[in-house]
Amino acid sequence: MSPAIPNETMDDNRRQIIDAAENRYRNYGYGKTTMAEIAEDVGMSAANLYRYFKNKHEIGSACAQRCMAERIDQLSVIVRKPGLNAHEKLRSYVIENLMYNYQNAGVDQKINELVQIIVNENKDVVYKQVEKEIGLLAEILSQGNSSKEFAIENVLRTARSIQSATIMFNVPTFLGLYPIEQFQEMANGVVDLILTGISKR
Amino acid sequence: MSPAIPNETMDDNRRQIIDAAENRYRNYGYGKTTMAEIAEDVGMSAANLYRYFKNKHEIGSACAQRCMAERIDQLSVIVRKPGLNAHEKLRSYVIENLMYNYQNAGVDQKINELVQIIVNENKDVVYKQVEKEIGLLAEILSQGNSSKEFAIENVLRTARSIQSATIMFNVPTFLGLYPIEQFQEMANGVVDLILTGISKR
DNA sequence: ATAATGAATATATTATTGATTATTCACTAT
DNA sequence: ATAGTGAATAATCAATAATATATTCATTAT
Repeated sequence: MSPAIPNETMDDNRRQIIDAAENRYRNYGYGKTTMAEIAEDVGMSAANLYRYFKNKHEIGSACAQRCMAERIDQLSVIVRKPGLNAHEKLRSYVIENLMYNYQNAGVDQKINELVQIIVNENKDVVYKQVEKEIGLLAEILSQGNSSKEFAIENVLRTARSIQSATIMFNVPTFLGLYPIEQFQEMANGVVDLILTGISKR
Repeated sequence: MSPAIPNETMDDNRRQIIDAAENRYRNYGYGKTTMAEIAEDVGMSAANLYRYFKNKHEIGSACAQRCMAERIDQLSVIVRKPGLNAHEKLRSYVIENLMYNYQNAGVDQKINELVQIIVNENKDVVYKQVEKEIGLLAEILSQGNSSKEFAIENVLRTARSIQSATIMFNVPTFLGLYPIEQFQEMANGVVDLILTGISKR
């Protein structure tokens, strides 16, 4: 039987493969990257890649998931940045997200293509990412409750709603529709709305 | 020279053509519908269609725009429905929109394909539709201001923000991601958020 | 003039083929 | 046993040929 816990070499090789793949994807895109090329970059035969990944798609998937995880890390920096109150953090979070996606949509579109492809065949990847984003939003909301800025009863439900309400600034699909300035205005408008609501007080 | 105001026959023929086209689109999709088929359905030659529309794309565009206009009409029924207060109207508006799009995304996907195609080459169609939706939302907000339910300073800006915040329930792209019940929950959550906000009062 | 057409041409779609690439497998080295 | 390979096969992609469709135009009918 195979070992319950894969050994270090296994993990290291997998990482190397993802590194090589990501580098290729960035330069030539997912579709134009061959197994043989990845194998050569990492110094093994194409056949041997299959000892580490089930197929080409799994390499792309691993790469996409790692990129998405890195993005969560970037966002969590905002969430934990000292000297910002919860209002500011929420705005920062949404705007930063927008800027990141706008950048990526233009400059670094090759990785976007990858994420798009992976996501289309594997919804679970989206679900996981969304859950993590909701987790970060929930952190901000909890902080706001602690500091008495907010008075939120159901933090998780509210975090989910905010995630839904800001989806437009989170998804590359829309980002071609308007110039960035307009998106910033829209994002700020939505944040204002979330913070204050519309009912008379 | 051609008459400044096209005569009745012109308009009637155009309408008939759009009718025939829509029927074909619904059954076979935009791509599989030929000019010859539309022409036959309406009892004329393919060549003659060009007296009424510049090209195939223009027929599709006219059809898509008519469908979108019909949808605005449906939504405006809610906005003007008596016996609902502004809170209820806003919720109704968002949920109705969601249900309509969910239906369409599944059942009647052929027309969606059409809208998608048209929209891809002509962003103006989207802009116009969005402006109309914002107009309806602004109506609801104004009613809420009159009835003292809301206290909104900038109605138009707020309407724009609500439009952005509810885009997820408005765009077929997302609607495959979750079952309808979950979307309803999400939509209600977002409406709650918009109505009450999160800042302590 | 205006409405309409059939036939001619330009454009786009689909089917076919050949070439490339992914994946498997029998086998070798450690 | 585990890591690896080259060669065989299966799946996919890209180029081309064949077909179908969109569009134009010269001409006819009203």
